[in-house]
Amino acid sequence: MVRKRLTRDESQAQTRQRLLEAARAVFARDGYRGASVEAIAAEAGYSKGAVYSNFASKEDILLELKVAYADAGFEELDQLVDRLTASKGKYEDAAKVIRKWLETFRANTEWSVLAVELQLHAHRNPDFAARHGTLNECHRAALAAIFKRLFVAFGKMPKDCTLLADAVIGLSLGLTLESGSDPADVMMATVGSFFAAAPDAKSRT
Amino acid sequence: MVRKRLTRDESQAQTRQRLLEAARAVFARDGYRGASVEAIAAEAGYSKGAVYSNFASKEDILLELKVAYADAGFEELDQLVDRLTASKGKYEDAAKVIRKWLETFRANTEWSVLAVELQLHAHRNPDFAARHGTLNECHRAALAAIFKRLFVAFGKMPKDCTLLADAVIGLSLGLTLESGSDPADVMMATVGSFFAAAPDAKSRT
Amino acid sequence: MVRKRLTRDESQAQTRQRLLEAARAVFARDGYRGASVEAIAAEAGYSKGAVYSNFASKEDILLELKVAYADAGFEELDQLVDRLTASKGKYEDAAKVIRKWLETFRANTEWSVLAVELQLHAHRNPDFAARHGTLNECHRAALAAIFKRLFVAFGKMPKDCTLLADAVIGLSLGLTLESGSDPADVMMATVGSFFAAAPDAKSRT
Amino acid sequence: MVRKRLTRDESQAQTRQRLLEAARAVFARDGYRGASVEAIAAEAGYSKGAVYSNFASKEDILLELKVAYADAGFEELDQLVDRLTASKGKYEDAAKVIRKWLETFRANTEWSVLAVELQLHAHRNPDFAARHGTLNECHRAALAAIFKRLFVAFGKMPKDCTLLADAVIGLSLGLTLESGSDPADVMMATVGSFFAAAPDAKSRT
DNA sequence: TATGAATGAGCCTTCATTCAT
DNA sequence: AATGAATGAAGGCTCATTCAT
Repeated sequence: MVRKRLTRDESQAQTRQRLLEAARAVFARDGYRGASVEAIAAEAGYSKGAVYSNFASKEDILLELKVAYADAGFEELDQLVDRLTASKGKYEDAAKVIRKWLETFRANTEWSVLAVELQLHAHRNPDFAARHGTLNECHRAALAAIFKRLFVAFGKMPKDCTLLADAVIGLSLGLTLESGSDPADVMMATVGSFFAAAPDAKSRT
Repeated sequence: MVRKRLTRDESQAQTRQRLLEAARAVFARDGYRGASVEAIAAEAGYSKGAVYSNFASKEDILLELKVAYADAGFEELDQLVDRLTASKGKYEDAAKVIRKWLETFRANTEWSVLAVELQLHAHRNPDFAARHGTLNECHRAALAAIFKRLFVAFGKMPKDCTLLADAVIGLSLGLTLESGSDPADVMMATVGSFFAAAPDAKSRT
Repeated sequence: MVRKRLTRDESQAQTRQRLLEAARAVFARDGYRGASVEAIAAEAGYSKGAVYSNFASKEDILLELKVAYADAGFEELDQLVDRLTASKGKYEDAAKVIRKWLETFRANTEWSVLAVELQLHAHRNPDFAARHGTLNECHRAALAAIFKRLFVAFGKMPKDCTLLADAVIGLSLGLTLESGSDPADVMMATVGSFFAAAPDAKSRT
Repeated sequence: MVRKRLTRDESQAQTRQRLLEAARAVFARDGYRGASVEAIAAEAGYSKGAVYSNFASKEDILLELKVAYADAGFEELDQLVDRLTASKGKYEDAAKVIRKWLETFRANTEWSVLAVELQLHAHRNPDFAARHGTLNECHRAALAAIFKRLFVAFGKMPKDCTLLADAVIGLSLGLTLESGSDPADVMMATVGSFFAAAPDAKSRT
């Protein structure tokens, strides 16, 4: 194992990555406003200056996190549903698998709180919102498509899953702040209800 | 028209009330951290000093708002459902009425964002959360009971509406931050699905 | 002698005055950029916050100083010239009196350096310059008028003393930075030369 | 056209030169304190590192500029006056020529503002001033000599032109900050007045 | 009670300088 | 020689809070 073998670019990339990780943690812990650049730098083991060598501003860090967050997770769900679609089983079995994914996905509470923080900031800063507005749209559409695929595979003929997608996204944000039942329970119950309430496909005979 | 008819206590109560209204608006607009005591006072037409004559600290204002928030709104829904229960109609008609209430309830966006702010603050300040933890519990239970009553009145036999209550509360928070479909649509679709998915009561024949 | 008998307004006015004095000293000593708000506050015996309770920004302090500076000194010169005009003497005697005034006027080096600092800042910040642009014009015109009156009183018929006024103002700024002869000598020599070079009035007989 | 014909030393000298030019521009534009090493490097098309490879510190650059500034301009004036002295003309004609030189000399505003910056810095940093104090003395003496030569050539017998030299240097600095008449007008009027006021040489007959 | 001047800690950002590459 | 990442010390400004009026 050799040390100090990083090129300059690699080294900077590492610093950047560490800062992002730290920022995620600190933003989640203290909120966007409550998080100080100092704290972020310290959490990453650097000095304040290092942050400004890597990001234009505190808000810029949040933006980067947004992008990173956007790329996270949905890929997996997509593939998961692919597999579930192929395997001929009952919806209940599929639900269990999805639930497991959900738990894993939400295991890292940081990301969830960060998502709230992100939305809150966007809600108050149109400029910020504008800079990445389409990302949310994509997620929404993707999630709706996934649900539709899932429902169809299990014998349903849903008209449109956009409302379900919205509900799930909304719950994902809202339940992070709630202290009631297990978020996974609530979300699965919601998805299950939409499934049950959706019209059957075969009845067309 | 007579002036100066307020006693000392009344006058102070008025000041306090005005400050709370202002705080609600400013917290919702700028967030807890982003809201300055100065801004709150100004919004109410007073100076900073008035705030500190009525509240111990900035956090104390938030606390008061939490209490005020707790008392808001559910009373009405309860009575509404009472009436709907009495009138023999279809669920779809009842849904329309509820939807209308929902729209009114959420019309004041300020309360919604404030609720997020409130939960966020509680999420990070256990002390704050502890002092009012039970309030959420009450709401949750009350809402669950309301839904159960509603469902039963329209021929369903739901086991437990706690998950639905959680979903609705979660959506109420989460959809405030989302920019997808109309929140009322999403929430009504969710309630409707839970309703549709709930087992019928008549099957006892 | 009673202490603490100041009303609130008086007290604030005092603070403001002390801060301005301090700012004048610090700006002159360290330059506008080099002067920190902290240093100004400390020099006045207050905290940073006190500065911002009295001025909107660091630049605002400079602006106030500009105004104060504008009011300083010229009144006196005007009256002085009035007296000189009345007393029938030779120009050389008048020159001695003026020179004395000049020395007093420039005795406080701080004001001189501050004037340079002021002009320099205005030179680079059109906004700042615009906010008080007319002040310089007034001074210039006033000074030109004074010189004209003086020259006429001593038997000259100068066409226009604007150039002399400009020269004196320019020298006032420039000599502050120079380390050559005594500024008063240079300025008096300049005024004297303009006087000598001005056409006589009596030649009309 | 051949490239890469520069030796190491030449290349470095070129970098140094470019940096100095850039520094002159940036110091003039933003002031010594306001100029960042980064900005200077960028203006020259290099990175910060290049600056520190060529200069010990930011102040060192200013020092170098001082030296460069010292060498500029007076040579030319000296020669110009030589020629004017030889040509038998009237003072007025000579004045026109000198004025032209003056305009050219001051055309590059950068140098003028830089001179103010330089003097200001020296005024506050005795060390800096000490290291080059004599330079100003030389200039002053040289300029006085030039004026004397000029006046004598046009029939005057001035006692000492040091005060005029001081006035011109002072005006050169001060008028840069002023926004009144054309600096050249003011300076020529001053020189002209000193000329007119100087005693004639021929009266000795 | 309400005012608002003053405090002082803390925040975001800039920048001269260093140093490994 | 030149680069630019990282440092660390300021600096301008904000703001919750205190307190004399």
